[in-house]
Amino acid sequence: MSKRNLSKVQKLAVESFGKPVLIFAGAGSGKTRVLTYKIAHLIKNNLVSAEHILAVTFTNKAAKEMKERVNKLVPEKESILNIGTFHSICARILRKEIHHLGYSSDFSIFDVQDQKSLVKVVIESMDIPKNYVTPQEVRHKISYFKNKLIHPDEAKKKAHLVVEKTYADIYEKYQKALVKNNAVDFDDLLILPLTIFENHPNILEKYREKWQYILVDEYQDTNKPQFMFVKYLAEGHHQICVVGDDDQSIYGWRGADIRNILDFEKNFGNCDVFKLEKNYRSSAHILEAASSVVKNNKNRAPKELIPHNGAGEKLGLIETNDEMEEADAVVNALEKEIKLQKRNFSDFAILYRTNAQSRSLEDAFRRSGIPYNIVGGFRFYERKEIKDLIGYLSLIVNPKDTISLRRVINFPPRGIGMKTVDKCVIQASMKKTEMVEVLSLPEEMGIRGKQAGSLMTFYNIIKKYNELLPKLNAGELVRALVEEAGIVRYYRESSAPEDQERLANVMEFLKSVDEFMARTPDGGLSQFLEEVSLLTDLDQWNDETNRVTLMTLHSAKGLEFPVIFITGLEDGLFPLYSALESVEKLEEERRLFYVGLTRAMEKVYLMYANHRRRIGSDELYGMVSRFVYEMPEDKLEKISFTSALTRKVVGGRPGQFTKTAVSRTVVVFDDFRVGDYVEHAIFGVGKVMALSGQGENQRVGIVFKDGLKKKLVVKFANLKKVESPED
DNA sequence: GGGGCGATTCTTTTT
DNA sequence: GAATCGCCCC
Repeated sequence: MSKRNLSKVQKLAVESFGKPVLIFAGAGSGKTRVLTYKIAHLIKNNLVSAEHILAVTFTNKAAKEMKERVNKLVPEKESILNIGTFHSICARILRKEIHHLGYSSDFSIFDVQDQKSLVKVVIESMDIPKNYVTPQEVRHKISYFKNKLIHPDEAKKKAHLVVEKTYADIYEKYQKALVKNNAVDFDDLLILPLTIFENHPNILEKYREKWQYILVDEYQDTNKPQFMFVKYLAEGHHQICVVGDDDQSIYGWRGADIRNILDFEKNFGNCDVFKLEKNYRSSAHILEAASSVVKNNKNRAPKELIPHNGAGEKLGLIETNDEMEEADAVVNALEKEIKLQKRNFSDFAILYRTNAQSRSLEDAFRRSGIPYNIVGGFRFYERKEIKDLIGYLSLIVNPKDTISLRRVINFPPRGIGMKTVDKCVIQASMKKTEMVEVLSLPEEMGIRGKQAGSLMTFYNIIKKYNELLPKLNAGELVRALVEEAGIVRYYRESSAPEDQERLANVMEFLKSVDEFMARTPDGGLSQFLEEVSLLTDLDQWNDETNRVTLMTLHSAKGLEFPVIFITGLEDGLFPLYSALESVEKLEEERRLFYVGLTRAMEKVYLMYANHRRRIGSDELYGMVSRFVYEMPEDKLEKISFTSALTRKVVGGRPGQFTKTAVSRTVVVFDDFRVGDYVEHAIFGVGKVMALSGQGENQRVGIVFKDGLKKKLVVKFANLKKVESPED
């Protein structure tokens, strides 16, 4: 392994051994490089053997990248390395050990939707006044308790107000219901291993033996359960290395505690501390702007980012009237970058604070024909049709999962409504059996006729596939199931237009099962379900394709792009109103802005709109974000944008408005032919009459519609191709 | 008892 | 703009 491409301090961090290691790694300072080289260093020098190393990340994407990069340094070791997210590693532990807690290893993993459904069922069983609390807020509370490691008993003790008591009561019942359903929620994935470690020291010992060196990425984002997990494992040998940047802590609302990194030495004892302060990613102007913003935070470890690259361009600041114009301005600036700097679509990321903001941007991109990719928002695996399918599969694997049962018992519609389901619930609790079991005896509940038949049919399907589980592989089973349950037929016969898309998604899902089977030939259905429930949109995101990326600032963490647009820089949106109430929240917003800025390698565009419509009602923002004023003025360059919308009206008769035909952006210079119709921002639509020169120097002779003749350099003219001038 | 359709109510960020 | 809720009709 060559360490030549490491800086001095990077090298020291890589080689430090025998003490806990804390690495403060500023944005773009080569954090992943240090981590991967460190793993390679441990292996190559026989300090720790590969199978005894555990590396933990927050996202699957980060884990995947780390695996690939370690693999390049020590090729043959990839398969025995333990690199994964907190959630996936904990899930793996639970599959092996959860029987100690009274669950079976076929447990379901409940996502946010499932949690809400379960909370709802629990509330309904509890004699709580209607609408006193919503499942939504209760779910939130429960998650809050869990992130702080507050057990139901403790929550009950601490509760003073009546509402708080109600929350705590529901929490307690919810947790019992999870056990009954043989299900865990996302938070449990992290918490239950701790419980096992606490109750079974021999198991903890086993894992300490197994993982003798622990590396944690993005340590500033760990919450209490994650911290405890790491602490339990590292205690004893203290062979631990954490990397993080307190300035990039943006998950406080999820329980992340910045003190975990600031108090590392206190928790793990005498350690080596390294500060990676040299930034290899961004140009100096961007870094200075970012630094002067984050310096306004009080709660941070003092540090600098030292630019390695040149000054670069100033940050562009663009004001627009509303969100639609903002989207046009983004497209406009992006097209200019493509033409002048010869950039690819994949060089750009458009960032925003809330997912809802993607809509207007998406519209603008679609109109201008620029290929784009949206990360986040509604996820594939959260779509109704996919959740339904997963519901069937979960129920087949884990027949105790009543949330899935409720979800699919009447899908496709077979005439089983709430009343019938209620009867089954009552019957099951009276007979003290599982809910699935009572379905086969409808007459005992006084259910006859159509309903009775439907229950039997449903029961037989679940039973049959449950028995087929060991005999069929996941792919075969799912295919047979969608046919037999009538899912495919239901969508195929539906006349609703959205159902055709749903059918396509179901097919897509089948493909993903096949892919899984190809990857893990001996993988079972429950392993597939686990993988699926821990996948996120970012993991699907493919940076190979040449598309512009649209995503939230949160999703952008850990990524880099040559050009970054940060949109919606208005007080109330970014920072959000709700963040203005406390210093901590405002500082987190500021860090989020810092994260956004430091994603950029070469150019940043900052956008704000004077008006912005919110859902339905016309709520308006108006003030420029305070963060804009926290940057030195001499790093900013105001770029004026006048809406092209009003000028896009071409052709037709005077006084009459007609639309331009669908236009497409010119990407390559030699993209024009004689006879093409083009659109110019000022001169309007014209016809190409002559061509001269090549590549960057290409010129076009154009006759515009009112007879105006112009010879233009393509590079500067900002021309758009138009299919044909419509009347 | 079930299904369909209009009214109402939310939206921060995610494993 | 979507997702849930509640009402009303079959």
